[in-house]
Amino acid sequence: MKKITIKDVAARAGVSVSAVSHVLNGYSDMSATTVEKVQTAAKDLGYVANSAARQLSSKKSKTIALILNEINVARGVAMPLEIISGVIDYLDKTDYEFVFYATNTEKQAHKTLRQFCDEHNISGVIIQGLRVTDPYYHELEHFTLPTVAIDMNIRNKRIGTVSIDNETAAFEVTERLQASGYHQILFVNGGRKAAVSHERESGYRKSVTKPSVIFADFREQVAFDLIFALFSAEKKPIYDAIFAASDLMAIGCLKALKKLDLASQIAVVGFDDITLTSYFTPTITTVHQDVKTIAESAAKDVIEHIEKGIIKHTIVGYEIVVRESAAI
Amino acid sequence: MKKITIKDVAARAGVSVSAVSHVLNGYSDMSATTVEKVQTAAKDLGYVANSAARQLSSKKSKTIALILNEINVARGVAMPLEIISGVIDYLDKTDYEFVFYATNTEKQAHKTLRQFCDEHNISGVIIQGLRVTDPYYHELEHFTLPTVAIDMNIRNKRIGTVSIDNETAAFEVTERLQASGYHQILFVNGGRKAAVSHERESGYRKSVTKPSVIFADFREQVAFDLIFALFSAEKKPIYDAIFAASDLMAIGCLKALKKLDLASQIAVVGFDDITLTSYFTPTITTVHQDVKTIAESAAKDVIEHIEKGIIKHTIVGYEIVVRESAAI
DNA sequence: CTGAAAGCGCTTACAG
DNA sequence: CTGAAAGCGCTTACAG
Repeated sequence: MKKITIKDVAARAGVSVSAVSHVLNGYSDMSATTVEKVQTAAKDLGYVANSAARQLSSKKSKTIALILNEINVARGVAMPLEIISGVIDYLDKTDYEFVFYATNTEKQAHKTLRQFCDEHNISGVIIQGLRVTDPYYHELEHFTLPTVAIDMNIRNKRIGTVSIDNETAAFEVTERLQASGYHQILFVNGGRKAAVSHERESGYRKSVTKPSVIFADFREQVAFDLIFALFSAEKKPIYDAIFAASDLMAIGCLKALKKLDLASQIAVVGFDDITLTSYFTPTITTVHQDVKTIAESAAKDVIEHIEKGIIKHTIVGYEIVVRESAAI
Repeated sequence: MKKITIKDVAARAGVSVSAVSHVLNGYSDMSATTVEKVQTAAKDLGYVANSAARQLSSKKSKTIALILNEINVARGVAMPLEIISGVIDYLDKTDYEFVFYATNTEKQAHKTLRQFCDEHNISGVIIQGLRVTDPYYHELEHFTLPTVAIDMNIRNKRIGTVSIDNETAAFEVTERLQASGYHQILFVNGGRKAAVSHERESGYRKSVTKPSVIFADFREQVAFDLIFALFSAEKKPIYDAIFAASDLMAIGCLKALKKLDLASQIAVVGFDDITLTSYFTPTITTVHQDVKTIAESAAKDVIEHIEKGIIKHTIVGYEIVVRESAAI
């Protein structure tokens, strides 16, 4: 089964290769008969242009790279998948191609972002999951290709961003906890390598007078251990509520509290609204962010950057979802 | 920031373009000094070969396409993500490129698999999630490119396959239920469009004498409704156990049973071992399949097909994980 | 409105 | 061991 090329189409239509190219790329100055002949020939043959050849010959490629860092750190967190499908769904409506690239710290050391983009003729990138210590994070500070970063803050005016307003969301959660009578709120943060952690903590700090922050590395088990140790200590902690920077850590906290039979006394709030939150017992009060919308906005924004040079900083709405773990 | 090409490397190294190409592609018949010069020049310039050009000029491309159908049907099911990272992890150790393509019934109607592969110079494909009614499913019956299908049965000797032994696993679960004293087992199947459902049901049927099968379309809510209706009917059903063909449906069943306060009396077993199973109350007894291993095997097998012409039908091990919902 | 021709950045026989 | 040249399948000025 030989691949069929533009020459085959030209031969069957009885026109030149350039005529075929013109027609298929929608140039308007073609006679109706030529258009007709080319289109039926292409259809009969099931012709599809070879993308490598098209990229090579054409100056401007039309491909957006979605670059996700460390996609499989935590089981049960489907965020990468939602980003992927959000971006794909948006790009499907355009004539941009989608390319997916999963990276990690090691790969970043082998090949720069720039190199990757040159290699694959990338015209725009959407990137997520970088920690401030990652090589690409630094590279982005001087990066010139149209780029949109999800959930990240880059010191580079030319990088677009999309995320919810993490600080305000965290502030609002903390305020509502206090309005509901909780005044000793422990903040369980992940770590400060992720921009979002920093912002969430900052929102919390803006609301309370005497902040207490501990770090659980975004891991359920670490959160469990920390909370279990804290609440089983001889000197009981004063906290009446826990606000965790991620749902998985909130689950860790709740498991510890359940084991100590304290789950009904301490309010727990998570962040992200992963699927688990509504299946866990108790169901978990959390901040819902619509990842699909975030991803689609990112796709929309890179294309706008590419085509119109507009750099956007998009804030997507969030929603506090009240469930059993905290009535706020 | 101009892209740097092979010419730039040649110029800087003071050799011809072909010499650069030879060195960078590891041809052995180059003088040590040339190799040296080329390598430092390439390194200094941060040169990476343009993949489009490479693909065009070279006969054989080295890219594997992972094609996933309907990736975002069910929240909480991270299987597509595990397949993606399994395939990527394996390919990273080879010199094959990874290309990801998410499809659905509509896209399949617009562009054939063959067209997609020609367009992108694909040398091998890994495919998952097709239903027997999908256009690509039919196309695969006469497909000639090296292909490995995950969890699918294609009537085409040339298509490799990877999956667990679904029939045996289902048989074993049913046997163990009976050995544990459950003799009225209801099988909640998804639908027969997926090969796995068919096999799982068949394993169940091999074990029981009087099979009872209902269909819940792989959906939690449908399973819930069905079970709730069944067990709240005037005439109580005789079932003492439910075996669902997917964990999500098992959860739907358990939610219905919990609502009717029957969860402790009826054993429930799921299938797949998604993350939710260990967080739900009760935790769910299920058949664990190691998706990562399945994905890696698929990658390994396509490459073996491409390079040695060997077509494999790989069976990956499964494990019955006993949790609270059924002590078997 | 249409075609011949150059060129995109590589790889690969082929000479030497 | 090394280089000149053809060619991969397209697109895009450029003539006409």
